[in-house]
Amino acid sequence: MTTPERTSAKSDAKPTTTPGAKAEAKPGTRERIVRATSRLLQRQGYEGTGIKQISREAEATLGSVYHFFPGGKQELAAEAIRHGDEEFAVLLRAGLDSSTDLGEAITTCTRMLAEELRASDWQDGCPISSTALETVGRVPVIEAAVTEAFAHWHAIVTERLRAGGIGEEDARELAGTVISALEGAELAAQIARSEQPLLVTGKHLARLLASYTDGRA
Amino acid sequence: MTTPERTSAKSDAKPTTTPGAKAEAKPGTRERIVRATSRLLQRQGYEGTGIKQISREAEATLGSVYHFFPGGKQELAAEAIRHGDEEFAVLLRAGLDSSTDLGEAITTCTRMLAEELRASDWQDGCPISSTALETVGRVPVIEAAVTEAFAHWHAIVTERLRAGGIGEEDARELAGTVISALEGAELAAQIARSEQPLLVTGKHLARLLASYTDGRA
DNA sequence: GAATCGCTAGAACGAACGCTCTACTCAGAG
DNA sequence: CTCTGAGTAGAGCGTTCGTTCTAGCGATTC
Repeated sequence: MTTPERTSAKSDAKPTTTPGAKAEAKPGTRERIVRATSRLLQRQGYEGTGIKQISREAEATLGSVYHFFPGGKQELAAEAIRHGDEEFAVLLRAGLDSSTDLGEAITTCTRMLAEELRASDWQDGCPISSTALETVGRVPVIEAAVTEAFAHWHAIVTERLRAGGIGEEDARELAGTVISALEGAELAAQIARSEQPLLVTGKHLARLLASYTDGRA
Repeated sequence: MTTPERTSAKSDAKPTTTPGAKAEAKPGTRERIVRATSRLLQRQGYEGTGIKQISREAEATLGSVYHFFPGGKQELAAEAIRHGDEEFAVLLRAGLDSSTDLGEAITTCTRMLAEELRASDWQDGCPISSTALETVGRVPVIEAAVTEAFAHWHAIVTERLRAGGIGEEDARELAGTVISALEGAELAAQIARSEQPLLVTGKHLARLLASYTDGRA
């Protein structure tokens, strides 16, 4: 009775831009809304971000927001989490693939995160942690998107560690610690307004990984 | 002009209970308000927690809240952060002092955190991280309290590492990584609804610390 | 007994919240 | 031309927000 079929356009992958427009010309309304939501959630969290503020920043109207996301704020936030998921995954892959040496690959990740953080004046930390903490155990739709994001990142790191010569079981466990440490270090860096926590954590993670690869290989 | 002198009772340490009552009988209004705020901020974050909800949970009236915290929500939140700071510090000290072995001390910390988390049905993570993320760079009073809390915890861990035979510089750096990793692992555990991320991170931190103590001592 | 003071009590304010609703624009199909 | 349907536009709903305000309670002090 609640029109379960039309929860949103989801992954229709339709252009959404005015038909016939160039791919990267102007993002199209739906895309603009998702991007604005993602950035606002990252900076102000779920409860701190209003739908009207989103529509303002996205240069879309309230009507458009509810047109594309009939599920309201929760559905919109879940989609924004998926956007942030992919964003972080791209950075993670870029860093991890930057070197054949595992330690260097990890420290590159932390260096990239530190640079982004500084460039945003310590505002843009993890794109989903704030929303995740606020909604854990209370907004299932968002929780599901968050869980998937973590699993996604975990899989990326696990695969890289395996490729670096670490065994299946160890790789899975270490990947979890790597992501946790990055997450925590990013929070610490934001609070301290300093790149140091991220860079130091990178160094220690590299050392930890080395203790699994040295004497094996 | 804004009556800067009377921002609150602060650390008056007066009983606040009805005069003459036993120390632990019933916490007294101010204390009840701070405790309720701390728990609510931990679970729902800053923006997700309303002052009326706080007064309801604390079994105090709105008048009482503004009597004790004329600075409003911000001052109240800052005080609650300081409460959470001390709460976490107590657990940290208990865990770190539980063994003469550094690695065991750390894994005890993660085990304690995991137990608390499970006992609260994965609700009560770090008491300040949610609020910290929401207000970073936007609410100076709260930011200051958060910065102080991190510095406090950092000092506790640093001292323990030094006592465990790690040099000054290494101890300071490692303490930062330890706290970051705990913070991140707690978030991961909340999301996964599992003790595993915390326990695994404990194991890895112990191994990392061992790599600094072995071959030195 | 009157005055004082720390604290309780809750009605009321304007602003903002998430969301619903109707009206409108406009390109393409028949 | 009309018709259709995706998308735009924003007024307005009821609710809740943080805060202010006045009134009153009850114990202590003169």
